[in-house]
Amino acid sequence: MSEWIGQSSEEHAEQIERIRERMPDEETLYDLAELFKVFGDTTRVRIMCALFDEELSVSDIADLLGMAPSAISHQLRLLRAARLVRSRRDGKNAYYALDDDHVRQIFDKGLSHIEER
Amino acid sequence: MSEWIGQSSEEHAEQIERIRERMPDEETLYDLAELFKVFGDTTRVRIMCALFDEELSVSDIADLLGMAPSAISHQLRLLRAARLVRSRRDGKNAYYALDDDHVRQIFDKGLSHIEER
DNA sequence: TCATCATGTGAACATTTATTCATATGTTGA
DNA sequence: TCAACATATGAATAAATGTTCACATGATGA
Repeated sequence: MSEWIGQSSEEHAEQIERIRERMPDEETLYDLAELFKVFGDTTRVRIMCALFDEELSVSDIADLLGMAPSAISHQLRLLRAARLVRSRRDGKNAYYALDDDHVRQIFDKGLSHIEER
Repeated sequence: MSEWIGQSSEEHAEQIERIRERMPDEETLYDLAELFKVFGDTTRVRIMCALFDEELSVSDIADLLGMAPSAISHQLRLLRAARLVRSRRDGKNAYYALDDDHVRQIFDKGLSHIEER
């Protein structure tokens, strides 16, 4: 049980208790981790980046990334489940686009971090 | 090769080429995915959340999360490698804190997304 | 110096996960 | 209806990853 300099054992226990109280509930933390897990894959990052400004079909994305359409489709399913992309069918093609602006915002913050220093 | 309504094959090829040109380089996309991978684990999310407002020792965090100090230490190493937390040694204890404000910003954007709807 | 406590680390194990392959579904034009 | 194409999906395989365990390292106070 570590203590701060000049902090009694009771004060420390109270500090820990305060932190415990202000932590979001487990479900929220789980959902948050699940969301970031979706961002944590190179293929999905590349897909989201391709969709940054315009909608694209599955085969467009597959060509762009040099990957099998099947692999892209699997990943798009995960992105859609996380509500990061939405899809629209037009004839034989399915067009995907970013679902809301959060993706772009999270991307920007992530870029700021890795570009720092 | 899918096409937009009213878009010729050449126009479509040019569109794809424009996207390819404005995509960040592979290294950046890889680093971005690696960064979000660190956010994509419940334990690490809980750790970052605990450190949101104040620094804590390894055993504080272990107590708070009800986990083995060893497990926490392993995860803190990943967080530090990603420059998301920094550490300070004080006697027997090692105190960890968020390294910069990006963590909080990315957290907030993630929360906005999952809380929507 | 030695015992004790806090933290760090390497190996092993179990679980998760991304891609591939084969195949199914759905759509168009003939 | 049938052939051709785009997309979706299930199973299998290989790779990545989180936790545990045992132990090492580092720091304190006696």
